[in-house]
Amino acid sequence: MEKEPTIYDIAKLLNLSAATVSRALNDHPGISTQTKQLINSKALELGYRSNTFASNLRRKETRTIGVIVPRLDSFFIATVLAGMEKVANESNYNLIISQSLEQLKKEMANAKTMYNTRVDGLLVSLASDTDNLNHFNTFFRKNIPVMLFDRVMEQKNCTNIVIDNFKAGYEATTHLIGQGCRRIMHVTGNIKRNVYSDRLKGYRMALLDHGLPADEDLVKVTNLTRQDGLDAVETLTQMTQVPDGLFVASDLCAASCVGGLIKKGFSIPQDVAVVGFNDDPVAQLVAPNLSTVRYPGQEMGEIAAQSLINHLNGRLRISSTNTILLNHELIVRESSQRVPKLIKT
Amino acid sequence: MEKEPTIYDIAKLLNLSAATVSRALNDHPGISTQTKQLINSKALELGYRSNTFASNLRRKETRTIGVIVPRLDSFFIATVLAGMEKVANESNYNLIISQSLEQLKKEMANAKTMYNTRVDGLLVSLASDTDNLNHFNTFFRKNIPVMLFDRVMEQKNCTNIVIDNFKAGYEATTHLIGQGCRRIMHVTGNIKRNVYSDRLKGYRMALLDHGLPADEDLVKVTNLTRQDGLDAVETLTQMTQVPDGLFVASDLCAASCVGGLIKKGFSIPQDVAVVGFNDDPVAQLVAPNLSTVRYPGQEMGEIAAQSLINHLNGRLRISSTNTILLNHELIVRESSQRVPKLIKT
DNA sequence: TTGTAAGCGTTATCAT
DNA sequence: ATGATAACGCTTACAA
Repeated sequence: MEKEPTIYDIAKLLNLSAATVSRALNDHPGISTQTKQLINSKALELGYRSNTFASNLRRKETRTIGVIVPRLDSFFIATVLAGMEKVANESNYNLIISQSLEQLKKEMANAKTMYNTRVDGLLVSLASDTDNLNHFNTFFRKNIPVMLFDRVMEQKNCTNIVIDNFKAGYEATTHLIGQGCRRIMHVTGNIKRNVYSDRLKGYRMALLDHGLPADEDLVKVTNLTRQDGLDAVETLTQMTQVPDGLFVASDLCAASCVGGLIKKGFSIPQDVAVVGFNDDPVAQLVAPNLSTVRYPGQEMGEIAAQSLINHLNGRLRISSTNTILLNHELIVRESSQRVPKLIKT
Repeated sequence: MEKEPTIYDIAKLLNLSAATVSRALNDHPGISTQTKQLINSKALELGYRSNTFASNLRRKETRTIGVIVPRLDSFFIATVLAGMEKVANESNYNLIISQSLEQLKKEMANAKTMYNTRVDGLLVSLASDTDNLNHFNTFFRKNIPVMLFDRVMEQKNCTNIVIDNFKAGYEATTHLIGQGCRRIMHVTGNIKRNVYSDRLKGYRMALLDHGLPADEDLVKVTNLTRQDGLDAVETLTQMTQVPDGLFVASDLCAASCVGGLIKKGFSIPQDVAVVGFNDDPVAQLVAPNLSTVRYPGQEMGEIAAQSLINHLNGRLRISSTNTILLNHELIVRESSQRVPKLIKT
């Protein structure tokens, strides 16, 4: 390992002080353009790279953002991370990513690691069984910003970045009702999480508003896996009054339901109209194409990262925007469209 | 921001030297168990956390691994990252992840950032148009280990972690031939990349070995998007001699092909038997279920990270294992199974 | 516009 | 078994 050149080396070679070199490299206004050029070219020549540790040690900031997600192997999460990475990169921040695997315990461990790594801020989507934010107290105490996205929890210390899951659930259900469904089943995830409980509330409110009974047997709380989808179909088909609509809180699971229903001889959307959630790529790959709620993952990631960075730069007071609400969109495709669409000419 | 306690604070409070405290916290053998306990409990009491920058500055290592991937919003990549994250976390390494968006230019920029961040090592899956590794020369020169996974390039400086794409392509094609296919189309990605060129070679070799003609019109190089799948179907159906087999180098695209074919009235696998690649979740969500090649993403991530960490710890000489080959597995499902499987009793 | 010098928190080396 | 001290490379008052 050859020796790394430092600002002292550059300084010595140019008969300048290290301070001047440091300033020049940081584009400090009070350094003449001439010496700046001189220093920059010499730096290039030596293959100089700034030592982040020395710099961080001195500055007491890390330019690193911690991200904790429930899992990495989900398309939605990947999209969010892509957005975060893009923004962070543009602003010269690094991302440190870890997954909680849906467990509070692991989430606590991750938070601790992030704390010790001294991240400048934290972006978190909560594990499915997290029911308090005490493990972020160390951050709150030090005023290190923590922002929650997608799976959030109301808390005065945190900015939340979400879509209006209640409204989305309401719209999806209302759409099914509009297609003539009178008995709509809802398959969802752990209702500790806002994303699921809010969609459920929206579903219930829609039923209520349209004078449909709220049969509790029609609500199935699961882990939204492929198997859960097949199980839900089993439940559905064995009901005395078979549902004619199905609202599933995730596309992967919804796709699985569609497969199961078709295998059992149901036709979709005639017998059962189905709406999923997320607009996962799978929605357009299954037949019939899945109606769903589009969920701007990339944008959510970008906004989360940008908000955090703005906050770190003091450009935005966190308290002024405690919740950022992104738009969603109901996408009606074949799986729920009983009246054929008009064909464009 | 309250002041962070340092080893000096602990030292002063216990009437010890900072050196002793440092050693105790690092579990140095030459410190009495008694003082170690004393120091540890005091550290806990003060909420002390080690300052990584000071430590890194002194030690000249970062315990950070850089990862460059073509894109984050792919299920396969997400799986790989999950594996890497797991291993890195267990060994107290941090991951810094960035995406090249399939562009050499962005990959170069990422490499530069990683270099300036002084990552201890690099894990890279190449962008689709990368045709040389010159942008990693800075790493090679400093003997910073660079490992390539999945999309690799032969190079004496790098360890490669791959599956046998040639064999996988050969097996997939041979399977189709075994199902009676005589005219097999192959839809693949940029053949600059080993993953695609090797699968193509395997495809060709299989045709050759079974005495089938290698019609170049049957090979379609695309970006493997959903649209590319539909386009491929268009090409296929307009051929004078319509193919009876289809081998697609990615499940997402394959699923799209299946959808397109069915829409055009083909039955699968009777008219066209289809095999995809990757065992993406979509493979089991489309009807008919997609035959595919299982590709151990999580495992690949774990092995890549572990190998790199082993190398960094001097536990493994990089030159001794220049290529790590992981197992793959042809999964036969409905989309290519013409003879019905025997039913287990 | 540039220089001087102190200090960020650790760890390694040499002493004791 | 513990202590004193000098780096590590950078930034930033303060001075010139």
